[in-house]
Amino acid sequence: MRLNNSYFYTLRENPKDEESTSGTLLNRAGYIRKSSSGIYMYLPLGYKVLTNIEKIIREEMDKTGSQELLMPCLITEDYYISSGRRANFGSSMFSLQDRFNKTMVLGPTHEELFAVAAGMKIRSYKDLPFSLYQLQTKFRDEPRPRFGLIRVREFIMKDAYTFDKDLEGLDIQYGKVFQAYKNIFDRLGINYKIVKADTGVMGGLLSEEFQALSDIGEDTIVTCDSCDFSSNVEVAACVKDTTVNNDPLLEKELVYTPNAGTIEEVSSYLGKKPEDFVKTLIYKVDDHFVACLVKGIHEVNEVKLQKACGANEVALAEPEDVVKITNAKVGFAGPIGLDIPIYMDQDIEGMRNFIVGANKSDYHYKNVNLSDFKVTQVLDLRLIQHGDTCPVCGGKIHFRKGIEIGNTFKLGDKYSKAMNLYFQDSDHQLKPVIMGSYGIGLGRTMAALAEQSHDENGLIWPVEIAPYKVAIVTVNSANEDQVKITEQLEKAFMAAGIEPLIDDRNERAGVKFKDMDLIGIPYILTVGKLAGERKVEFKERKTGLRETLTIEEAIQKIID
RNA sequence: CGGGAUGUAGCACAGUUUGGUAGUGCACCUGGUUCGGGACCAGGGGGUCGCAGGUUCAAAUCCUGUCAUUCCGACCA
Repeated sequence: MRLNNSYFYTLRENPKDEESTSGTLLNRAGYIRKSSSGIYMYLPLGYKVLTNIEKIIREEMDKTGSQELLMPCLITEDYYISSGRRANFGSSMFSLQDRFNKTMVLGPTHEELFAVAAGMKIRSYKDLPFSLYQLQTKFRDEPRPRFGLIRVREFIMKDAYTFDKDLEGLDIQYGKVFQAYKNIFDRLGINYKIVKADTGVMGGLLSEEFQALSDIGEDTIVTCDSCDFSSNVEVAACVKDTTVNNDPLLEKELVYTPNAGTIEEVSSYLGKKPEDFVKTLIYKVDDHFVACLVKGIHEVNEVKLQKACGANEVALAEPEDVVKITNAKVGFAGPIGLDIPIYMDQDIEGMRNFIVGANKSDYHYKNVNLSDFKVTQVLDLRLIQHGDTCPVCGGKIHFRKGIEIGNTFKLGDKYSKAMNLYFQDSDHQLKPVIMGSYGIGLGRTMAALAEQSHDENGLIWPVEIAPYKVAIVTVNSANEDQVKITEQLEKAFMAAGIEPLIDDRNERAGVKFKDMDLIGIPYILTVGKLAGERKVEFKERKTGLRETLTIEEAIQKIID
């Protein structure tokens, strides 16, 4: 590939509408351009990287025995209505009418269609197991696209689906894909963690996420400093605080706390510490209200609450609702005399003589004890915190930020039942097919790599996915020796199956060096003033290491 | 969806407060000098100032609306 007379350009300044490092660098280096909010063009270099990532994914998926196919993007809404997910996706699904006024959607994910396709083949247990995958564009009308390729509205996903007759079969296929994912991300050179996660809208039995570690990650993942425990913060179990409090039980007492609605305000007003408080939060779960009690220093984990209630949707109640339920301003809710279900975090069980809101504006109760109110359920309800005890080994919990680049789900029979995907088992019974679903976001993966691998001069790609493994900078395209050696190098690399990027533009040397650094080609050969001696300069982008080599040495070094 | 910001040449921006000939840097074109880490000099081309109304003798500038982009929050397989 020669740059002279090619579609190649870089930007000298950062684009104003990109915030993240990866978004900025990928734009400046000419890999991608925004076409509209959350929608990107992949320019030639970007498309090369994307293709290289795809190649690795295909190789690893094919090894699991999965078969590639291609589904449409444009799908009739009916499938999502059948599965019950039309409502779940809501306005994040792009929707349009065809000429007969039938509603079509742009697929946000493809469980439904794959279930339909599977159903065309599956009759008996003898038709199972099998596995399918595709690389296809997905559409999600995100409320707030951001961070370049990381949260977008149109993106390419590798999605795979497995079909089995029972959970044992699912475990086997799940294990294969899981291993393939590890191979893929290892080969890509990404620094990642695998964490347990909430199944969310997907539903099912188990969800695990592949999280690329990055400060701009939108997910919080928890890890342990002494074992290999890792989890998405939303599902991390908390260890019950077993500290024994032997203070004598006191009688509850109403105290006047004017305008002190927050824990900080009340604690400074009463001269108490936040850990002496129990917070009462009113939540709306589906169509009714519940109260959640957690210690003053803790936060409610909404996923845990959702599971405890068996609810679809959980959100903090609106202030008007809180006023109606507690008969008090927001900030003075408490469990005493409240007649909605009360869910209490397990850590509160060890507390004595604590402080709660009085359900009366400007008042709290102090010296409250468990016997003063009734709870519906005591459970692990809080969000794990930095420094907490590891639920596995008792070590200390640390927080990190991650970009979700892959996700695996054991779906079970959720979609098969909804989409009427049954098979006849050897015992003559009709049973739902057991499904698994697995995704990798390609653009995200590319962006995560860019986030993890760059320096002040630009991108630094791992060899296997760089758009070109080697760049040849011909310093002066008018110099015969240099031109001759460039051609010789090109021929040698092509013969070895390595297409070099040749910068033969009529630019000053500095411009070419800067550009090659910016676009992150792993190895750069400079054909310049030593061309007469048949020598070139070799440079490794990652380390900055340079050495002068003969042409033969240079070729050998790159090919190896 | 709530709150804020921005929209002026291909890119990044100034000009808007206080209405009066459309500016700067980079990029681009011509000529010259230079030529291994984003060169220099001289000359030049390129803009319905996001869009639509309104006020005014006169609008990039003031008013109204609208669209787009973006940040914080809510939401998010």
